Amino acid sequence: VARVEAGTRTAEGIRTSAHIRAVAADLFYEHGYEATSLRHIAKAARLQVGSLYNHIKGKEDLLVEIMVGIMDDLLAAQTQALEGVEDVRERLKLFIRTHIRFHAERARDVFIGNSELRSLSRVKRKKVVALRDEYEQVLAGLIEELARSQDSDVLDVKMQTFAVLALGGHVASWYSPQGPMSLDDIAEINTRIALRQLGIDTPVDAAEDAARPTRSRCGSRP
Amino acid sequence: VARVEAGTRTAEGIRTSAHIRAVAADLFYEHGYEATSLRHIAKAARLQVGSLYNHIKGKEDLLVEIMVGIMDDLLAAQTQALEGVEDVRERLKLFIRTHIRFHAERARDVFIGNSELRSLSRVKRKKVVALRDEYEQVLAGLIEELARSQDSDVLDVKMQTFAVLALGGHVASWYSPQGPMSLDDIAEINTRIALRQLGIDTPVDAAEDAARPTRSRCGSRP
Amino acid sequence: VARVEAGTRTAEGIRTSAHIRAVAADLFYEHGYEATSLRHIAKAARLQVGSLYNHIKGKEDLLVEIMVGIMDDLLAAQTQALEGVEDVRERLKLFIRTHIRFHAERARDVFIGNSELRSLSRVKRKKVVALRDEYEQVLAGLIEELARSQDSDVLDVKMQTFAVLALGGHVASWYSPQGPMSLDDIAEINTRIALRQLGIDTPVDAAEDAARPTRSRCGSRP
Amino acid sequence: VARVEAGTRTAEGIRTSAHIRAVAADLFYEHGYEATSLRHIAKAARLQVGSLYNHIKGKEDLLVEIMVGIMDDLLAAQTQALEGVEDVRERLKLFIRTHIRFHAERARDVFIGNSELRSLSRVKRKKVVALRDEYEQVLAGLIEELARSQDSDVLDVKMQTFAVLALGGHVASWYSPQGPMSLDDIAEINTRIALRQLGIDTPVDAAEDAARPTRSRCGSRP
DNA sequence: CATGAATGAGTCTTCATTCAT
DNA sequence: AATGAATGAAGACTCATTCAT
Repeated sequence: VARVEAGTRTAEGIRTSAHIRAVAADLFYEHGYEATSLRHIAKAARLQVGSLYNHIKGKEDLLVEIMVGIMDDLLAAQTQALEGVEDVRERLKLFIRTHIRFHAERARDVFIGNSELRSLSRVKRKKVVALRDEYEQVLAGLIEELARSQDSDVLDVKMQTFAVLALGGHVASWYSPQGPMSLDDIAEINTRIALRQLGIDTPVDAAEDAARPTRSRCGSRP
Repeated sequence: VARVEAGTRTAEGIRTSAHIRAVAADLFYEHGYEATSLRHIAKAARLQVGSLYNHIKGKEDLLVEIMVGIMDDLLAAQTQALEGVEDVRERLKLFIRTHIRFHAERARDVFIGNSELRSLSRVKRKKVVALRDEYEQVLAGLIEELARSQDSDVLDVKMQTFAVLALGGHVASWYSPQGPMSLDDIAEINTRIALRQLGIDTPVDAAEDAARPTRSRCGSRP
Repeated sequence: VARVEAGTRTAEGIRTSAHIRAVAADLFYEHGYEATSLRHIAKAARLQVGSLYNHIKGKEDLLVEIMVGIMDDLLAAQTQALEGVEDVRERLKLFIRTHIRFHAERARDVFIGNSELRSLSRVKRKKVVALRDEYEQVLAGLIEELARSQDSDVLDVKMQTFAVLALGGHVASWYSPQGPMSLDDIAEINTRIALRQLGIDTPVDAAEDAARPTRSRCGSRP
Repeated sequence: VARVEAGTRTAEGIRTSAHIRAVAADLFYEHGYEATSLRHIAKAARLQVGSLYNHIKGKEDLLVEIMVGIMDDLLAAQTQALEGVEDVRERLKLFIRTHIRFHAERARDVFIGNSELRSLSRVKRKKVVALRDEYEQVLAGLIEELARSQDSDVLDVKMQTFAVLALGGHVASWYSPQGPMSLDDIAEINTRIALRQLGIDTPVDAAEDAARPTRSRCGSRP
């Protein structure tokens, strides 16, 4: 029989590891990293505290893994969304829409990523921040390209890059699948809000009709 | 008989209390509420840990006082800013500008107010949230009024109220007095960004020239 | 004007000191010496903690004063009760009756005296114990005298001395002025119980009729 | 699925738990519950303070466990002692003798049980008091039965029940195995003292001769 | 892998006492 | 006398981590 090296290799083990990360993300989201103890996590994972250490290197490690996972997924989503599209305005629209959708769908993880950076030690924080910068550069590049194009009305590349990115976190902060507005509609409205900031006011596709109410239909804030 | 609660009465004592709150806000901002121990606070305030309790009821109390203080100041600033102005569009512009300026100038406190709500117990959180709702209602009222006015182009009252509010927190997240752009310019640009979202695109006053660069001059994110 | 020495001399001051002792005794009785903080005492006395030190030397001092006060009063009560009586059996009856009555009437103080001896430091404990021994010797002397008299039926002087003394603490532990049985009746019954132990079974005086029920009428235990 | 609470399962662990309880009982007896810190207990148990929490839920829990343990044992001892005996007077004698012996042999625990009830919170106190009431009812039932029987001379059921129970605590307060009188003799004398109170004066069994000295041979009070 | 147990540093809070005002 | 403030030690309890079984 092949000797199983230290670490998580068996199917069961991988499942347990993923379960721990999922449970930890829930708790980090709800109470914050500092306020969440390994005891909480262990109890939620139906394990003893000591057993956690068969799957993680430590508490901080858990946080890093969650954060890196988010950024990997987000970058992959954008790469896939923009694939094959050339026009800047179209690329921007797609990027923003993907950005909004991702932030709504993975609100929990996104929130952790935004709020718990400071809980990481210098070294580990750098690692995560690098991924975020990489993502930011993609958007900044698009806006810069837009600014250089004809008929554009960009005010400030960096500041507006920030503003668009912030919109994602903002939507994440109140979106709920149980809310009265569909994810599609939310994505469209907010994409349009973002594009407006950038001086682009294209009526957006099919969602047009649904996206014009004056009274709000978005979920209530928690 | 004047029933005097144990507390702070001497001039010296009042100064110490304020000092403790200031020092605590610094630490809460930098490391977060949970990660900040009373030891840290006491050391920063050049006091013994036990001495803190001559001025505060407990750690949570400190956080509440800071949060309530922010909202009190913010509400007061808006009341003063809008005083005597009647036109909706003008009121909106003033509100947003004040909102942005306040969030930039008191970034530290604003950040605490946004990120540490969850660290409060139910009862105390309610108290603070009530103040925030009150503030939100003022803006929502203005946007609603705008929506009802002629030539307006409001997409969704609630969602756009959120979006404007979020812009404040966003500016607060990167603004630095040492940054290359003046607070005035930042306020003007972002006010314009916010108004654009609402369908109002008035060239803004005197800051016009300064506010048109394409390359960013805002401070780098921390 | 005569210069007032350090310590409590003024009428107001003496009243405050007595008030503090009374309030402290209440709290020591209810929660125990260790569980009672000077903060509790100060609040109950409507004073600030620091102000207590104008009247007491410290927390332990408060306890000693209460304890010594009890023993002084108890010894004085017995001296007065036995004054002029010669017959041993009569003296015993009077002593026991006084013992019981005192323990019922001053149950609170008696309880403190019995239960908080261990809270005193060696030196102060000795001081209080000496007073208690003195009291015990009076009773032991009476029982010894009884043992030497004709027709007596004493089993063991020391042990029965203890037993009689214990009866006092015991009555103190449940007596309540609001209880259904009068203090007179309680004193008579328990005096008779005590005398019986010593082999003396004299029908006791006037209270005779009241003292013969089979169903209890004593107060319920707390 | 067997839901296993965190707790003690290994043989080693059970021994440690018992050791902690024993050590705690010693300290509670000597210094009182409030005056005994977990530091003391941990040091006496040769453990770190934190390690205690692998075996107890908290300090109060320790006290409750000790108290419940005593009452369980006492009730069991009486059940066994009275088993198969029918005559009231005989049952009373056995009950009282068992009561006295138990209180002498387990003086330490009994003292804790009597003096630290007030240190418990409402809920936990109720739990313990219920056990004590159950025990008291057994004795009260016997005395009541005695009162209804012929040639009996009971003065007051409730009061005399108390008096007998108090005798146990009293013996516990001075008994020492190193004292000059054997436990058997002490039990016999005090059983007789108690029975006398109830109007029963049977010369008691074999211990008769040993039990008739006039000068005390019991241990000195601490 | 899972677990119970141990560790030692850490948490917030309360304590009795002192002292300038 | 009274008070607000400071102090330093101690209180019970929780923490992340380690390790033998």
